[in-house]
Parts: sequence; structure tokens; C-alpha cells
Amino acid sequence: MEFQKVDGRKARGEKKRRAIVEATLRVIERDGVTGVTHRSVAREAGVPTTAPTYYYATLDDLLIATLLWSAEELCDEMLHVVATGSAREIAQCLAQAVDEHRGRTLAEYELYLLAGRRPELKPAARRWLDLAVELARPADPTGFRAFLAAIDGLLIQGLIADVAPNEAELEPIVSFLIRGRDELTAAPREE
Amino acid sequence: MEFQKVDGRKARGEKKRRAIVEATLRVIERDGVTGVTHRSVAREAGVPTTAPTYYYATLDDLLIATLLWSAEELCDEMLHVVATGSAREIAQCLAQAVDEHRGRTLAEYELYLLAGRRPELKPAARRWLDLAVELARPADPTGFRAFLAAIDGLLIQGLIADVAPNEAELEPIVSFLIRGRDELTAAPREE
DNA sequence: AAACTTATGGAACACTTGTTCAGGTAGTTG
DNA sequence: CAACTACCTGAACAAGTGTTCCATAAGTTT
Repeated sequence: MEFQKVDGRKARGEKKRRAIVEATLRVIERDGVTGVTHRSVAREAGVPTTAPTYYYATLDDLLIATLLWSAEELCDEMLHVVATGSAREIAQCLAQAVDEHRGRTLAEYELYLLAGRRPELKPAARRWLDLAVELARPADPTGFRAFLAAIDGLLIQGLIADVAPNEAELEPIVSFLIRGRDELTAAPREE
Repeated sequence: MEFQKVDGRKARGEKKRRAIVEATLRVIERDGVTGVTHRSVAREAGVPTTAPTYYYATLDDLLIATLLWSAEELCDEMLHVVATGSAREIAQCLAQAVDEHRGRTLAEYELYLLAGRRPELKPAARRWLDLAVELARPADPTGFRAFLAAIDGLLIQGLIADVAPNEAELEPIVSFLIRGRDELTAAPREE
């Protein structure tokens, strides 16, 4: 009756919803978007076969929810480093993304491609780009866009290299690019 | 009997093989790798349901063959422009890739991601990068790698933009990047 | 504690999938 | 023209898919 009191049933439901989304992300990391089925997700999450269907009307909804959530998470992690970190920090971040977090990075780029075919995903896929621009407020937008594009390219090319590039290899390239971010950004920002 | 005479049956088979691969690429362009099934490919190619299975033992083999072939084709088209073209030419090429050839570009990046999970596809996915380096022979490899990375990034980001970027938007960015290719490449090459 | 609402899950259905296989067909050879 | 061989295919199957449906369990309210 208190206005704060939420229905315990709904609370439990929310928890399960989240567990399902997390399980879906694990499946994508392991097997790609192709590997996502109601059943594979249910197995991974340890819930009944019909639970994913119950919480997400269609398989598409589940995928979309998962990738939106994933994109948001990744944004928080990477954004600050990319927008304000040193070349060394950025290189380290990239090296991790294509090595330890390889599965996660692959999943992230599957979102990109999916967004290419599903307009409703575009904002989520583009979110880190928009936020990066907002955060860095570069005085030279052209150079900054080149920098951001190169980050995507380095990651994706890192994923198909025979051996993932390490921090030492990436740093000079990042340094070269970072000019587009810093050259003029260093000027005092007034807002 | 002449040593040139090939079995007419085999010749016909080769033609069908190619038709199947081309149909597969069309399916990928339209529906993505997910949409590729023996049956969808057969429908698209106008061949019997079992033909794809006959020519390619497994669905994976079919996908691999298609993507190898596609990568090779794209290489021939884009490579020269990217390695030696002017900023304007490159920008025009990119603008086309994310607009008229959008489906094809999407398909190409699905190859990238697939290669991330199937090591045997890596060489094919990486081919244009290797060839570009060989063709441009940049004196500044770092800048050139940054340039190549940015091309991938611009394409992929172009695919998820609300409206595909046009030549005019892309040209300044390419100009900014192309320094890494031309700055020192212009020096006389001796070999 | 009875009435009510909401979340949940097992069984089932219609459908599509990859793949197999025995027979037929077309091209080649003697 | 007959024998041969390699290529090809339609029907069929087992397995897995997304989704529906209703009985039940769990929680809330009166």
C-alpha cells in the first residue's frame, strides 16, 4: 500500500529479465548473433525454455534489448579513455579490446552491422560517437572524426590479425591520429 | 580426346558453382549472413534445393567460398583508388560504398566479423590491407596504417549514420588522413 | 483465509533447417 | 548404338526452431 512498495512479483521479473539479457550477451560473445535462439539463451541463463519468449515478445526484441544494453555498458567503459586519455592509455585500451575482451568487441561490432540493417538500432550503435564528440569538444571536428573513425578501424582490423596487435604497436598509430583530437582541443574551452 | 577438351559435364558444373556463389552474395547483401540457408540460396540461384549441398559439402564451405570470392572482387575494385587516388576520388569511392553499394559494403563487413571467428577467413579479409600496403609502399607506415584504419572506420560509421555521408562531407576527412599516405610516399621510389 | 491478479513453465504445434540417398539424366567412350 | 561413368536431383528424415496455450504457482488485497 505504501507508494514505494513495488509488487514483489514484478521485482523478481525484472531480475530475470536482466539475467536473460546478460545470458544473451554471453551467447553472442561466444557464438555470434547467429547462435542466439530462445533455447540457447534459456540454457545459458538457466531458465525455462519459454522464459525468453515470455519476457521478449520476439527474438528480435531480445536481440535489440541485449545490444542496446551492451552498447550502453561499453560506452561507459571506453568513452572517457578515448575522449581524454593519453596515446598510451588509448593504445592500452585498444589492445585489451582485441585481446582479453575480444569476444565482447566482436559482439559490439555485430551490433554495428545489425544497426546497418535495423534503423532502430542506429542511435545505440552511434551513441559512443556522439558522446565522444560532446565530451572532447574538439575545435577541429574534421581531425577528430578521422580519429574516431580510425579507432573503429584499428579495432576491427585488430580482430582479423593473425596475432592481436599489442599496446606497443598501437601507440605510435594512436599518437599520429591523436593530433586531430588535441591539436586544437588544448585551447581553453569556454562554455 | 584432345588434351584441351574438358568434360562438358564438369564445365557446366563450374558454371553452376559460380552461379550459386553469386546468388549467395546477393542473399547476404539482402538479408545478411543469417539469411543464408541452402534453400534460400537455391531459390535465389534458381537451382534445385540440394544443389548448394552438392557443390559445397557444408553450409560453412559455401559461406567461405562466397566470402573469399567477394573479397577478391572488391579488392580489385577499390584497391587502386585507395592506394593511389586523390582525396576527392577516395571520398567519392567511400560515398558510393555507403550509398549505392550499401548492401555490398554491409556484406563485406560481415566477412570481417566472420573472419574474427573463423581463422581460415582471416587472410581473405585482410587481403586488401596487405595489397594496399604493397601497392602504395608508404615511407611512413604508421601514418599509412592510420589512414587504412580510418577508411574502415569511415565506412562502418557511414553505414550506421541516419543519412549516408556524401562526398563533400568525406573529402576533408580523407584529406586530413591522406597525409599519412602521401607525405613521404611522394619521394622517388627506386626498385 | 478467500478472492483475485500476475508471473511462470511444460507440453505441443507447425514450420524450417541441414543433410542423406537411391535413382535418373546427360555427356563420353568403345 | 550400346556400355559406361560422372553429375545431378527430388523425396524424405531427424533435429531444431519460434511461438502458442493453458494449468499452476506465487504474490497481493480484501
